Amino acid sequence: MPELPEVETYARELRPHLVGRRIRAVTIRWPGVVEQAAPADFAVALQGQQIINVARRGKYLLFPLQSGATLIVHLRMTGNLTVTSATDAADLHTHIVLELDDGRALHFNDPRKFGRFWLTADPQTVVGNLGPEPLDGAFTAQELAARVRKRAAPIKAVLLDQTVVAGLGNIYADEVLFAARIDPRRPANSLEHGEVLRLHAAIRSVLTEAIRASGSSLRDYRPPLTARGRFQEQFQVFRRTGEPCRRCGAPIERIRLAQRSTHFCPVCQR
DNA sequence: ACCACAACCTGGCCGC
DNA sequence: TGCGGCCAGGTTGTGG
Repeated sequence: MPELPEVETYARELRPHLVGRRIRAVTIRWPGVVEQAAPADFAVALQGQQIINVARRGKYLLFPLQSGATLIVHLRMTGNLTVTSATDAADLHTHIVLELDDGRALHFNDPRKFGRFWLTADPQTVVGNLGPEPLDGAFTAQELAARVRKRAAPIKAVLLDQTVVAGLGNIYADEVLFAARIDPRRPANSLEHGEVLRLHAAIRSVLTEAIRASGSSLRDYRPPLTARGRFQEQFQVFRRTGEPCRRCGAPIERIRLAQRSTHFCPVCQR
């Protein structure tokens, strides 16, 4: 479900509730969530730990702990984290419960069971393959150009590759390509210099605006505190098949690309 | 290096 | 109502 803006919203909203809290107890209701470690070892290592920060890298949430280890969470398609009051019971799809020392709990909820938890001394073993953070000052148009130049695949597929740039998913890849006015089917290495500059600017502006709107709420995503993300109200192409392009009026088209639904304006995006 | 496809899972929606 | 088919914001692995 969540892409960079949604995960960033989670980090910002969870941070004030979790930093400084100690994990009093760990309940694993569906062990498939836990990667790398045996679930029992995971629970034991987590218990009693104080959370010292809530951070984000790409679409991953990172919770550095006092022990020096880091709890890492990926929500995948339908994963969800909620700070609940003590009386809130786990429901059918609550797979992990972390009881906190203030009487509340952090619930991980995921109907599709795709989301994953890691507990590791070295976060690089989990997030080490990610490409640059698109909103970091170090992510320049030159760096994007160097990465895009090496790939012959359609630019949409390349934007979805987390080792190229971290954090774009199906929504924001489509929205970014519309903003840059680039046809999603274009071979990445065919982009001209000016187009790469537009793409770089579009990645940063679309993601920044989406974070400002607390992300996009379609079906499942719901920020922990904010009622809903609002960026879906600003979609230019995503799930607007057949509706008029807001720029030129032509009907938005939908195709299948890289096994994903892809939405674009056939007139504005060349 | 790239692509197609399957797998991981469940639920919502649509048409019949 | 019920059922089959299709779709879904992600990632990983296999095989060609």
